[in-house]
Amino acid sequence: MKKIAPGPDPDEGIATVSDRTLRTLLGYQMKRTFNVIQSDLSRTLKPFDLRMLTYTALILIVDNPGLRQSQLAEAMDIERPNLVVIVDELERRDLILRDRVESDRRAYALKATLAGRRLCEKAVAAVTAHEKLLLKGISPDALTTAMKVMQLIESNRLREA
Amino acid sequence: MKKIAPGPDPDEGIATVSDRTLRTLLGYQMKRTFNVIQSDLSRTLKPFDLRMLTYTALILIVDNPGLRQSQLAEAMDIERPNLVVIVDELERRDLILRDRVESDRRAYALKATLAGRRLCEKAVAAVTAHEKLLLKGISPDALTTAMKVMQLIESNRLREA
DNA sequence: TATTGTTATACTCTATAACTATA
DNA sequence: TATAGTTATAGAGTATAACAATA
Repeated sequence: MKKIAPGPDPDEGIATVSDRTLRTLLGYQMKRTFNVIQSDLSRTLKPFDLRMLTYTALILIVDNPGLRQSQLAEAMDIERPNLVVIVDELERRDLILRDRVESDRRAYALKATLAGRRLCEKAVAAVTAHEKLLLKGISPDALTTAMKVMQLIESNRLREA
Repeated sequence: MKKIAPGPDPDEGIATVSDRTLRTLLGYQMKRTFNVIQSDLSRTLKPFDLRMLTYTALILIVDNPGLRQSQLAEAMDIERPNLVVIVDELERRDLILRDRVESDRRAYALKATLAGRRLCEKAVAAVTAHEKLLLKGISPDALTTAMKVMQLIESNRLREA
């Protein structure tokens, strides 16, 4: 139980987050934890001039050559218009290319350049090392369970009302 | 393994998110899951004219009468300036009050009004019902483990570099 | 008609510095 | 001098409508 508020007498009573609050605020702990991961990631990626979104996009393009923008947007769970600036930035820095698809000239096949693959490897190594610290004291089993829980929540996503 | 990209021949090969990607992208699954919870929450709270932040603030004030703004900001893991508009909105709608603290006239003691407590109960009921759907198929043990993992990650937060 | 990528735009959330009034 | 709350502001992330080119 987390103590967050002093009672009427600052030196005495301490109010707490109620059990009710903890039970109902599924998003509460999740957001706090995500903030920790996000801010750690931002700091780790700063030397590479990457943010969480550009880092994620770069990894997915490196690992899935030929990916189209609409597929990448879906994989990253963001809207297509918001992906454009991310791909723009990676392309401007010559980390990826937009190749026209011959069979469908509306689409682009995204591919990482050699520079993109190299930066990706370095960034992944740095992030992996950092995450080891964040995951200290957590058993592999517990982590696996947590990942499964998150995947289940995602698969329970409600179809648009 | 998640299929996200068609190979050279759309009808044939399917690329996948590599094991490497899944291992290194701790934030990847977390963000997707958080998006699901967040967007479900937004939809659920719309009838009450609440957002995740105003909802969280309201619950914490209802459950911790006398809370000060700086404590609330810390509990919500947001900066003080960003809390001001949230508290403003709740106060404008007469869901909470800013009571001056006699012993420290710089601070406010936040308290929910009757209307605030009533709206809170209704919103919590709606959210709880929705979350039951999101958590379908997840055992209580697994959920507990997932929550513990998140708390451990949070406690491993690195001090500012 | 429908889809891919794009532009424009608006809204929310976040982060920082500087101010005021109290301590 | 330090702290609680505030203002102003800038930067990210997100969501929607509408467009051109192509299917």
